[in-house]
Amino acid sequence: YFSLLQSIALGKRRLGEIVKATGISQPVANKYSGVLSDLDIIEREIPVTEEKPLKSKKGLYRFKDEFIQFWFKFVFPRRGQLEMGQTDKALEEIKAELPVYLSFIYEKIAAQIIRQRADLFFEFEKLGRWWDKNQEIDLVGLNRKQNSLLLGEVKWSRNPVGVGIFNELKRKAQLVSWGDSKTRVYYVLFSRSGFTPEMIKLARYEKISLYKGDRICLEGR
DNA sequence: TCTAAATGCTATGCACGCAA
DNA sequence: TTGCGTGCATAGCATTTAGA
Repeated sequence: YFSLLQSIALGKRRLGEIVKATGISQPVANKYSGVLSDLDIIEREIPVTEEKPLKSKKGLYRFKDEFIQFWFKFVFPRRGQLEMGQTDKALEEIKAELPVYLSFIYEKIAAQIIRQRADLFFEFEKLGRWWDKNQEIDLVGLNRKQNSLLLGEVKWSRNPVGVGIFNELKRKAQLVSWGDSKTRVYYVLFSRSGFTPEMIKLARYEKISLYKGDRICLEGR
């Protein structure tokens, strides 16, 4: 169980990758991941557009419990270091890796914010992420009855988000085979460091919702 | 020493994607 | 459309481990 959790913490999220990294057999890895899911320690994430989530081959395992994730990602690999009292060195290393870790946490927070403020968009049947082999979209919400789709990008960067990120999101949106020509599409951008003036101007024109940190700075309606 | 739980293996089946 | 490879889930059984 430890090696499985550690491999997920190191970014091995597909069952096949976990099997390769840990050396445990695939049925065992599957069984363990089921147990850990039942315990609410990890969860299997599926692209929101998947019609049959239980049968999906695109599932990715991730930690559900952030505290355990932090421990396996940062503390467990440095047990020796910490036991020898090299806490400053360990802290420096952890600080260096923290931005990548926080970007995942920020994605989760962004999803929570969107869920809480569904009144600004539509009632979500599903809200999560979407990905295929090479592309991913951080936030995807949908409602079949209302024929509505929400697409969002979440950026934990020191630089303000510019028009390029939005254009890239629009390009990836073409790859999400969901809805039809009448589908109402909502765009949302989350940024730690705000947005460029060009992006704010475009957001006003195209009715894109913008969030700086956890606060809305432009309502896209 | 016995028993139950945990762990690990093989075999098998299903669904999906892709190429012919 | 079909066949094949890949990824995943499950069943069933054997072995190991821990506790009484």
